[in-house]
Amino acid sequence: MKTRRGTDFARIYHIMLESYGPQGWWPLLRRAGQPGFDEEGYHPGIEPELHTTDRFEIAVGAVLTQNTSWKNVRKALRNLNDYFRISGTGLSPEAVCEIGRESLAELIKPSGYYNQKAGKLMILGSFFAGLQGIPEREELLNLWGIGPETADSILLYAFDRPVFVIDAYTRRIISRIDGSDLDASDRVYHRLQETIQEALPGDPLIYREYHALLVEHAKSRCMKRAPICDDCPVRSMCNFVVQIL
DNA sequence: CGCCAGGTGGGAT
DNA sequence: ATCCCACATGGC
Repeated sequence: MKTRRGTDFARIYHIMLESYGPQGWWPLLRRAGQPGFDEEGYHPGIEPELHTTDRFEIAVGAVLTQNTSWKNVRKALRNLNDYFRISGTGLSPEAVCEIGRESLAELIKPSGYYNQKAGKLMILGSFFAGLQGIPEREELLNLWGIGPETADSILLYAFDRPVFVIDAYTRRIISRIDGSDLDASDRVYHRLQETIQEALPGDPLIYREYHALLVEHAKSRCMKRAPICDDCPVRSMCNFVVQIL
């Protein structure tokens, strides 16, 4: 429940960066295969200049990945990009508004919750179609289907705002490291976000990398069915390791 | 097989 | 304020 003070978030970041290397988030499927981008759209080591279409693709991906694996989201994004490329418009807010909820649902089916998410994407498209400049966090939160994590992902990865994204992986890893029990409430979200933001410089590039590193650490090691604590880069700082010794 | 993934909103207590 | 549930596909 309570984050133990004293957990060294800056040190964890540096250790994970050293151990796993730059992650190249947020993946941009539309630019996959271009110089600096791998086949899945990751761009480790380079910070691409974002175009308007990239920002929208990131926002769409942020909605589609709600409680859903990126593997499934990638299929849905591929469908969207392919469909709108062939139709000539490319994936744009206007195109998403005009295609119709049914067709949209069909395209994003692999990402799950496709009826709900089709509705969310139409609202998102309508918002982006009228958007000028950078959205306020409150504006995003007022959209049906956008909660704190989705809003912060959009702000951080699409608009370079220095906000740290708290996701399920982050909560669970931090819970293990500092021996706390962080739930999914808005209050804990805010508290953990503030704590981490105070521990690190307000640099969007660092916040992006850190979040991506935590996800990598979770997927490859900490949140596997049987956690791999052998040779864990943060083993010496982790309360969970101590418990199972 | 069963479990769960880069959450959110709505409704009941 | 806090729980409980619906939403849904595909990978492991």
